[in-house]
Amino acid sequence: MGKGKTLLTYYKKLYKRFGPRHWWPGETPFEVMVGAILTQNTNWVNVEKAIANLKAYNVLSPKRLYEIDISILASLIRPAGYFNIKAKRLKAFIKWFMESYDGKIEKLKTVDTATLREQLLSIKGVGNETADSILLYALDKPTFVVDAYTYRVFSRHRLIPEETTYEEIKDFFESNLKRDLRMFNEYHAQIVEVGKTFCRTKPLCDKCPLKQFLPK
DNA sequence: GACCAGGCACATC
DNA sequence: GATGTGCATGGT
Repeated sequence: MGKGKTLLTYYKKLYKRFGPRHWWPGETPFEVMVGAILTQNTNWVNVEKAIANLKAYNVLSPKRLYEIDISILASLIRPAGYFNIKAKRLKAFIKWFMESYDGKIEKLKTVDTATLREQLLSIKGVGNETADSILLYALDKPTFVVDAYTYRVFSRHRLIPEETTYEEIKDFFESNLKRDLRMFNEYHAQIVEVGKTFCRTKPLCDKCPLKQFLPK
């Protein structure tokens, strides 16, 4: 079976098992971008608490976050963990967003994906996964998001080598699948779901929907 | 109490 | 280039 067909088979299997995941869980594109930074190496439940604080203090907007004192910001996002470093990262992101794009999503969307990705990566605190999450889930750019689960699931299935890089995994998906926004969005969410449920550090493969594809 | 979570930057060799 | 480390809360 070709790799493209294999990846599509996996996708269909996951979708059938888990159904649509409705990602990203954010009310607005801006909230999605903020969430992408807050969720770095952090459970989403904790991120929700931090976002709730930002809403409660009415500061979840580009302008308010641009103006807010960084120590106050840190205290509001405390539940998300790493709150000092994340406050700094959020500030760096917001500074770029405000000073280059007036804090306007529409302006961001007019820029081509590759250029935008480079700009995002140049911000201290925005790495590969955060950049791609923002591109895909906030800006509707068809780019494949790779994360720890993607690596864990697909290396366990021997579809990617154990020694690999973010870019190589991303390219594996993008060059073997049709560049489809809706599917890229859903596929990553499905991978997270199967990873969380069946492919943690201790593999729980016996009930995994992808069990039949596991190499012997 | 240990372990983990939808990373990232930076120090050191 | 590769390996190690700090960052931190809250759920299981």
